[in-house]
Amino acid sequence: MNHNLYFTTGEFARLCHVTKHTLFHYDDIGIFSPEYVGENGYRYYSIYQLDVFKIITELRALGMPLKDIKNYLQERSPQNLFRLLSDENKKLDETLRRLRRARCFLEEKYLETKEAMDTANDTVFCQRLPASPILISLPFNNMNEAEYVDAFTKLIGDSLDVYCHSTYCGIKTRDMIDKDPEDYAYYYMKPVLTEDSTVQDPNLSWSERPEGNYLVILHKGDYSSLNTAYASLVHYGDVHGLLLDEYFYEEEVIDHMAVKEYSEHVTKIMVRIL
Amino acid sequence: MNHNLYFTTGEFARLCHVTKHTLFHYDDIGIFSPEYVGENGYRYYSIYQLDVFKIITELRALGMPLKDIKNYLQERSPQNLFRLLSDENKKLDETLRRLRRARCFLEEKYLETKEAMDTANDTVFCQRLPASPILISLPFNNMNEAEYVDAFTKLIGDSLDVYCHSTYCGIKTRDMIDKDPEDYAYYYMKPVLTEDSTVQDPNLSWSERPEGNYLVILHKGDYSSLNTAYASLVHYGDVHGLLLDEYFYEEEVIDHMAVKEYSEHVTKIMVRIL
DNA sequence: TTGCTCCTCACGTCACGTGAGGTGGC
DNA sequence: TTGCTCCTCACGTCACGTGAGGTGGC
Repeated sequence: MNHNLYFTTGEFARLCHVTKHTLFHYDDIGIFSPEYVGENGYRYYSIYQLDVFKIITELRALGMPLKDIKNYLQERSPQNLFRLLSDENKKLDETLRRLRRARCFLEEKYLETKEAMDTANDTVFCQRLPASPILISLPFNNMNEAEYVDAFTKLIGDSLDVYCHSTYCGIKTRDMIDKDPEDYAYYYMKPVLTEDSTVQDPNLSWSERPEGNYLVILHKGDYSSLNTAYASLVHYGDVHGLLLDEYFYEEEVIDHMAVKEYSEHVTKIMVRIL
Repeated sequence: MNHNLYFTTGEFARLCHVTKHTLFHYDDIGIFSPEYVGENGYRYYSIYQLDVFKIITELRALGMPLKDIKNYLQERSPQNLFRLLSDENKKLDETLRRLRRARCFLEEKYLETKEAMDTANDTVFCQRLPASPILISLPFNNMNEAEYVDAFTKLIGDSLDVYCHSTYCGIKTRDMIDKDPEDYAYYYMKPVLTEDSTVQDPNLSWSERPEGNYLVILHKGDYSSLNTAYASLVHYGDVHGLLLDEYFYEEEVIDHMAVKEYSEHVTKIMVRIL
């Protein structure tokens, strides 16, 4: 045995930037064992084992379980390598897509929260908004509570197939505002938009908050206090002689993600100027 | 209690696309508990708890540990949300960079293996190669074995700071080929090249395999049989009156990642035509 | 001898998964 | 009563991490 070409567990671990216990563990499960074991039980790893260890590290970095790596190494062949590369590539694509959406979520959440923090509450202003696809529930008109719950849970179910923001948003029509402050025409959810925004699943109920100039108000408080904000919007429109769209869009911008109490929630209400 | 607005563990779990045990577990560790617990111990989750559960799911998808999520939810505020978003964004950038490199690794490995499978062994051919950055070891001339091992381990150490392919490559000069078939001028490693290839760390030993037309041979067999392949390359150059570069680059293209035995390895040897 | 390394249990961690065995509501 | 759901242990899994306690080599 040429001592220069062999490393103890500690030396080999340091070389590979892992702990000794990783090597013990790999030895235990039989995925990677030392080339030579001394009579005193000391493990000796050969310098030529480094490339195999590096392969394990690479496959781990791809997220492969050790058991799968072990199986692959036992059955390795160029054909199996092709299959492995192709399988991992597919998984990687999916992971990358998921993480890109996560980044868009973070970005949009940041902008939304920042606007809510930097803008005066309960003050009407005008804002140009781009068109925005939305997932909508069934219309709530003439529903009993069981049907309402079904419509709501269906929207939740749908939203799990798309990457959506965590808040539930609502649409009211103008006549609902006066009649019943708790009444909504629809609930909707906002999908997280990515650069590579894929085709919308046609089995889901898609709609759109149209592009345009909107009257906007940010209101701080729980649900029961929203009617004053709606009233402000309507009043502002009347005073300035603006023709407003039928639909009022309501979105929570400071929600349970940022605060615990409903009383601290900030809701953004938007209505398009026609 | 309005039964319509409450869900049992199973119902709520189905709504959220998780198992009941996830909800039990979240209740155990106190991160997410039912709004109401019956006298018989039955858990009842409110429809209004869905958004909080969705937030937990979102943070989990970002890779946050449950303990951190729990802490955040207890201390949540718009300020803390800003910090969380910015921290997670940084982590996400790093993860995305790592995964993009992983994809390039898969891609290059595929092309390399495919070429080795589709090309006749031990037949000299000409190939245009692009310039390729490489990480090189110290030169091996006049080193004793301990120094050689040090140079080798230093290259391994360096290669862990860069995302490299798993195989070790070697450079021989022309006169080494005749003198000692086991002798190399350097070892080197190939970094995985990405679109957003970052600046090379100047503390590492970088070199380049230059762009140009190369004489290439793919040889199947272990180290000891490589000399015949080198001889073929030299002979081909002589016969065709080609002026060859001083350095011969040797890379394993079918290595321990695809086969177990050294005898099945395929090595690509390249020498530039001047 | 000192200080460092090596070893083998053995239990902990993380986020659940997987039954086992018993109860409750329609 | 049947079939489905609910519950609570309790142990398993995955890839190690973390000591505890003892040995070995320079």
